[in-house]
Amino acid sequence: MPTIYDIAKAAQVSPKTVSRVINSDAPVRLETRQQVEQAMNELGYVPSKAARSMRSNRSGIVGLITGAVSQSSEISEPHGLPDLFIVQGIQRVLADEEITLMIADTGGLAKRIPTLINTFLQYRVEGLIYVADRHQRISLPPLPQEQQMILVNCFDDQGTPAIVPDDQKGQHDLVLSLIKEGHRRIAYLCLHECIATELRITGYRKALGAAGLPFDLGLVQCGDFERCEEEPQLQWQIIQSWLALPDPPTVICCGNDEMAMRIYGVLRTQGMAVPEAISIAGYDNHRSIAETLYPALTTMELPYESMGVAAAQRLVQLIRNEPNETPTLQRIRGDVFWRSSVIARP
Amino acid sequence: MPTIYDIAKAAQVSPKTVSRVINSDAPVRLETRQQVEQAMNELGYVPSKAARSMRSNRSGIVGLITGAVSQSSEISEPHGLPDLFIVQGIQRVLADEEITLMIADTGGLAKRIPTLINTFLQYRVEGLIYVADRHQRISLPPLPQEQQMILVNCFDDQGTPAIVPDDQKGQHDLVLSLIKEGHRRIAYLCLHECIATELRITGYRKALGAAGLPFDLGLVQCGDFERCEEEPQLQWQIIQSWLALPDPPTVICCGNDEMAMRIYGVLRTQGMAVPEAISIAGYDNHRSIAETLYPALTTMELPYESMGVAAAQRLVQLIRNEPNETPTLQRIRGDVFWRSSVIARP
DNA sequence: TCATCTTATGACACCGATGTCATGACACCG
DNA sequence: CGGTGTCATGACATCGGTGTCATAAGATGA
Repeated sequence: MPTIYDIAKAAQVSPKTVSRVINSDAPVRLETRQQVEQAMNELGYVPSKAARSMRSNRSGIVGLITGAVSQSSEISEPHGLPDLFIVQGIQRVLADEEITLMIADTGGLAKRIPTLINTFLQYRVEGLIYVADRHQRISLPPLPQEQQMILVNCFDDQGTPAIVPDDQKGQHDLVLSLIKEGHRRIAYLCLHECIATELRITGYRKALGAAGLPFDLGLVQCGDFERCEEEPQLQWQIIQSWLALPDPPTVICCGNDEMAMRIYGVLRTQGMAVPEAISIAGYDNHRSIAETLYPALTTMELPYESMGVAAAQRLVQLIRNEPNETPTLQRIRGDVFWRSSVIARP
Repeated sequence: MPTIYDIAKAAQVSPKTVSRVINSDAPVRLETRQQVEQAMNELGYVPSKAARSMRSNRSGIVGLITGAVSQSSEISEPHGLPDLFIVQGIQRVLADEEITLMIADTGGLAKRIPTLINTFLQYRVEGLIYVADRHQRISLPPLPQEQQMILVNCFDDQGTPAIVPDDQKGQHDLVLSLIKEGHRRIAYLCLHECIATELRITGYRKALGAAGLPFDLGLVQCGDFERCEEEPQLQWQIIQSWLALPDPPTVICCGNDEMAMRIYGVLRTQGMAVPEAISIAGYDNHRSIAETLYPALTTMELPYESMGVAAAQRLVQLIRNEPNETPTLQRIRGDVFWRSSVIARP
């Protein structure tokens, strides 16, 4: 691979002049510039980032740590929307800023994190991003003073800037939409206990309250049985108990789109049509499910891509030392995606 | 960030001695080593990859180009198994080899590829990997002589080493499994015309031939209507025409798991039970669908992770200049995943 | 006791770019 | 005509490591 010295020799100028042509940071005579450019083309010159970043102390690299890439190979794990979409949003913003993204994967093992961070520090990354596979509280090893860092889909106690989904608002908006379409009895088949579930139940409750509807504890049940053999039976039992109520629900909100997909199967096996017999709503807007299911699934978006965009933008601000007044914990809202699994009620 | 010079000063030795401690490539007196190590810990020393790779001419980086990360944001595109799983396999192998992976994303725009390659060349990557979103023939811009490169899920005419799924063998094995379970009339609702479809139809045909069963052209239909509004109706028409045959199929093979998922919906809407009325098989082993569907879907694995592993291993061989006798085009086989959407026939 | 070898360490150049400063050729102005 | 300013270019040092060679101290052997 040729260097500026090779180019300089070929164009019969000094290396510094070649550098000036590359960076156009000082005037160069037109004729000289053309000679240099010709030499670069002929020799196929590509500048060395290593040499550059050594001199300028700016690597142009941002490091991203995630468990996403290998997470889903664990068959037993409940997998929601792949945090891949977060990476997507991040990529888009960074590409525009001409920043290169290095992605490292924990492979599900948290103990690898320090090693991965160390590798990134060796490359002198200008920023670090940690992406969690679900909304959670985390604790990362300490970093060098000046190292910029941002958390996505998680938060810590050290005041590190963090981007999380607004789960409460999300479930709230979804339930409110259902109410607007005339539903009064709304069942909620939620996920196992976790931060998202807590927030969403609060949102569900507040939406009912805002519409003047009573909160019926019996209509909220955990429908997440970790995909055990009997899951369909257990879910059907819950639904049956709801249907036996004097005032049965007209719609079931599911903890995520995968659960909604399984509920489709359970209901139909029992001869119940979706949405004619009962409406179904999901959560995540996991497109390959929500759009593909027949009928297509009404669901609340888990705004992973927007979260990625927000994270990258904020990190760029931090790197550039631009002032920003964003709170440490930044909640991102999603939209309701209205499809045909929910019908209006009179 | 401290340098070896800072460490050298603190430990009262020369920079070169610090280097020797770091690399253990020459004997250092125990006492001296301890002084140096103490200084490194106290100052929080992290070696600079930029400086290292400049001197050694080895970056320790492999670049990967994919459209995967942002592909699926295009709503209209037919999306099968995300090639993310390929990246997964690659990551795992490279992490073991202490190679850092840089991922760049075309965002679906092929014209960005030369720019991305150029960025990688600036980092002096030791190898390049191009991952396509579906099995296809491609053509990439020329690279510098010595630059190692490998194609995954695609191939070219220049003899670049390539890793592709063995689509023919895959469909062949799936159909053979169905035949073993007693099915004699096997319908195939395939994807639109593409390399994978061609190969799979060949596999389907050969499997029938091997079992002495006739190939009935009428049982092979394209069931991929690009998710237009009328897709369910059109699919139902095809299925109806099959059911009206004097000797109707007992199982339908679908072009991928997503199609199978939609067929579940179509059949059930028409009051047909899966698998009691008719069995269904998919393709891809797209777990979040195949395992989540109720009943779970029998399907042929699209061995993306294995392909990733094979690609990374082969690239490492190329980088290390190890001899290998693998053919340019390496086909990777998957397994049949037998679940409950297919029942045995007497 | 002296030549030879091994061990432990340092001086110095180099990888490929860029920042600083110097220099020579002109143009402009009073 | 001499002083000042701009343009175009080059010499040299520097970023943070590592390869090469030199060197001093101690061990070994004839």
